[in-house]
Amino acid sequence: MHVVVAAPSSGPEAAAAVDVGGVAAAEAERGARPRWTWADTNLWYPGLLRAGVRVDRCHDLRLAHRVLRSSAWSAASGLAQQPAGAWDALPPVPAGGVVPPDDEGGTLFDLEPAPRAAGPGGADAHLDGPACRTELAAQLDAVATSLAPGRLRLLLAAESAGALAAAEMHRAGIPWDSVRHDDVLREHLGARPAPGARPARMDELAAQVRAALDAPTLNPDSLPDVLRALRRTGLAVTSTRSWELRQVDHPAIEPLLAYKKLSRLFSANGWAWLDAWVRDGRFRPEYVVGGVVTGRWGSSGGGALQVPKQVRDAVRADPGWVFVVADAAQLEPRVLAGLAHDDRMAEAGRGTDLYQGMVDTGVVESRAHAKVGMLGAMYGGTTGSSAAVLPRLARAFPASLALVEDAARAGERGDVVTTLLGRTSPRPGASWHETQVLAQSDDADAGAESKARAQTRAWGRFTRNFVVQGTAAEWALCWIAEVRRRLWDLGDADVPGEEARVPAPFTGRPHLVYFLHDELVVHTPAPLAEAVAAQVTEAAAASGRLLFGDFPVDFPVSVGISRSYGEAKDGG
DNA sequence: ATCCTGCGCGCG
DNA sequence: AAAGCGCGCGCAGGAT
Repeated sequence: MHVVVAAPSSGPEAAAAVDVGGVAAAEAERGARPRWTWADTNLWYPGLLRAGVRVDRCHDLRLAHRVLRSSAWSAASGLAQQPAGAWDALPPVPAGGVVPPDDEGGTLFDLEPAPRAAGPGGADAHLDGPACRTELAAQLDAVATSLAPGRLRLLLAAESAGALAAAEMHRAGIPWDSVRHDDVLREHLGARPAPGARPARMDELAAQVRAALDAPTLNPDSLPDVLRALRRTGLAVTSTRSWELRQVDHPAIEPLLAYKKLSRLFSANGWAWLDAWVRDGRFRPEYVVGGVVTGRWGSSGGGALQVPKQVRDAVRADPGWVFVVADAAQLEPRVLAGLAHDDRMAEAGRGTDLYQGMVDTGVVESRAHAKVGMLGAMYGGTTGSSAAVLPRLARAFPASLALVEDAARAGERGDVVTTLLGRTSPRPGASWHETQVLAQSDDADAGAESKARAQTRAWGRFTRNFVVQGTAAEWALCWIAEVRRRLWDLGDADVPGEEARVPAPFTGRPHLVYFLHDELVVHTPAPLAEAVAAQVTEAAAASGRLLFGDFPVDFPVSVGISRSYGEAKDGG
């Protein structure tokens, strides 16, 4: 059951003296299955991982607090009714935890929540054992008295499992080949320039742009500068967005687009990035669990969730190891089918390609139409070819389309919407309501009205998407939790003749190294790759059953195995 | 000097 | 084919 951890403070001393042996023993005890309950996973788990200890389950009070405070299903609970307090304002703890000053020190970590004096005026008194117990009791009550205890319990378990996985991925890091990355950069940009200078190839392109626009002092990095120069030569552009520039026929455009592309690579993932983020052959992203309103993860530092395709070839497995890259196929429309209990859409997704299934059943003429149409339905698109196929989709899949329409209407009224497991959208802010009121007053001009209308629709698009993206995030959390457990159960494998570069507790074991909304990457000893691929696939099906029970919607995954991430992803 | 905002683009 | 959702980041330029 819950083992409440006395978390005495968020200072370095908290992590210094973890009773590693006690935790390891409790984890190993047959049938014990402790659920470590702590204020913040990042406060405790990094220290345990550094000591080589993996835990199976936890309850992250901070994350659970956030969910339960805002869920419409637990709105009547004491937890939700009380004014904002210490748990609403916990300082962020970095993914690597807090580094202990040294090894000596007493045992601050107890299996029994020892009452601990926080010291006179201790700012972190709210984090001590008794406070954790009080908070846990309030959370369990909020769940038990909620409109759907089973679903909320699953959400909290999944969120906490995600926190464990995120800490583990940070610990393991993404294997990164700096030499290969440098090759990619030199391929595109030429030699590394001196500090502060631009690569020669970018300089050449800049010169071409200046010549073509007859603007010798043009700074290609300055948007106003570029826009002015383009308009001066008579081009009817309103911005410098690539897709708009591509419509235009002028000799300056090609070098300008090429410059922008290289500039992006150079500044976002160039040599400076490599120096800053890759150490000892690993990129260690900091994941922010629940960092997105919809429940998706965010990241901070290094742009972990935006690794461009260009440099993915630098992601290289250790010698004797490979990546298993798994991608959930058309996750969001499948989730929508499950949410809406839409038998016909589930039927279309019975194979491995839901969009192709829509073509095969005669709903739309091409896969591209199916895709753009569904994206439009889920995002609230109103123009172009997306809007053109919408009526056909509405006729074929009335249940799914009605679900997203209802979510949009709720948002337009200023109401909240809720995902399958209970995560609830935020309410629009005060200025949103002000604009609505203003537009309804007698002296409202046309401008105020159209502004209010645009804002109304925008919030409707947000809630429309929230139910789908948010439930997809829940599916993904369950998937991760399943994969994490199954990988551990696979055990380890000898990788002959190679020095272990994978840190404890994952030495010799397949482990997660990357997660991106509907895709995950496992780094595994090569001999276990096929077993990992099978588990990842089965875990996706298991996640579907956790969320949608007997409703027959499939969640196929495409799996690739390779030593290079880029190749595993598009090679197969 | 430092903070903030808008833009554009990378990812899903 | 080209606009609708969610993000993080770097840069330029204005505000402080």
